[in-house]
Amino acid sequence: MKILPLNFYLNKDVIDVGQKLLGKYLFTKIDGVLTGGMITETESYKGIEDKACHAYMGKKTNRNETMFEVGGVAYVYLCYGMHSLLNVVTNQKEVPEAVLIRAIEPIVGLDEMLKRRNKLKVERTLTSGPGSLSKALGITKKINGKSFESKNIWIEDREVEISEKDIICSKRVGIDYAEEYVNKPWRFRIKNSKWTSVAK
DNA sequence: ACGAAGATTGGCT
DNA sequence: GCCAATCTTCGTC
Repeated sequence: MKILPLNFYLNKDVIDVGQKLLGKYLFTKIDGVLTGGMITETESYKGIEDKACHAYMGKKTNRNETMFEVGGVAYVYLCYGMHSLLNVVTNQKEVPEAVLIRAIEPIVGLDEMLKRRNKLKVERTLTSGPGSLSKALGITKKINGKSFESKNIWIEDREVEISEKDIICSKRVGIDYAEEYVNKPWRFRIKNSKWTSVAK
């Protein structure tokens, strides 16, 4: 077990990072409580060229300025007024690329995650979907800008190998405004995992 | 200062 | 399947 090195996040290919994050373990320790699990679904947002990306055309705003930080920090923003969405910022400073974490397989802190989600049973919907997983892990905008080498949030490599044939690529959803970028196959999920959102 | 829209979710038909 | 919830953010007036 080891924490992902900073080098991992400096990768200049955000599509590659999106795939490599599958099988890694994401943890948070919020208010002293440890929760986490294995990443099963991600989406890559390819910076200034990607019409679905908040930083398309290099537009920097109050909300998205974290995307312009050096790789290895968390970009958390509020979506639809109620969901905190977690992204892993990648690449160099001023290159605004990020990977949205969309689902995990819940492993640690199940009781706390159930409590935060108001659920009684551990089932797929506990941590599948970006809004749901943030709620289960206690991720809020307070995490925005934090390093993935901090004591509140980090990612570990537990040497789970996901081979290329076990990665399903599909298009991203909820970005109908993104024109030709709507169809880019930049959503990645682990084949046969029951802990992802429903395949399309 | 105002208003429309959003990288979603869950409940109801 | 459809639609409301909910509020910050950003573009425009």
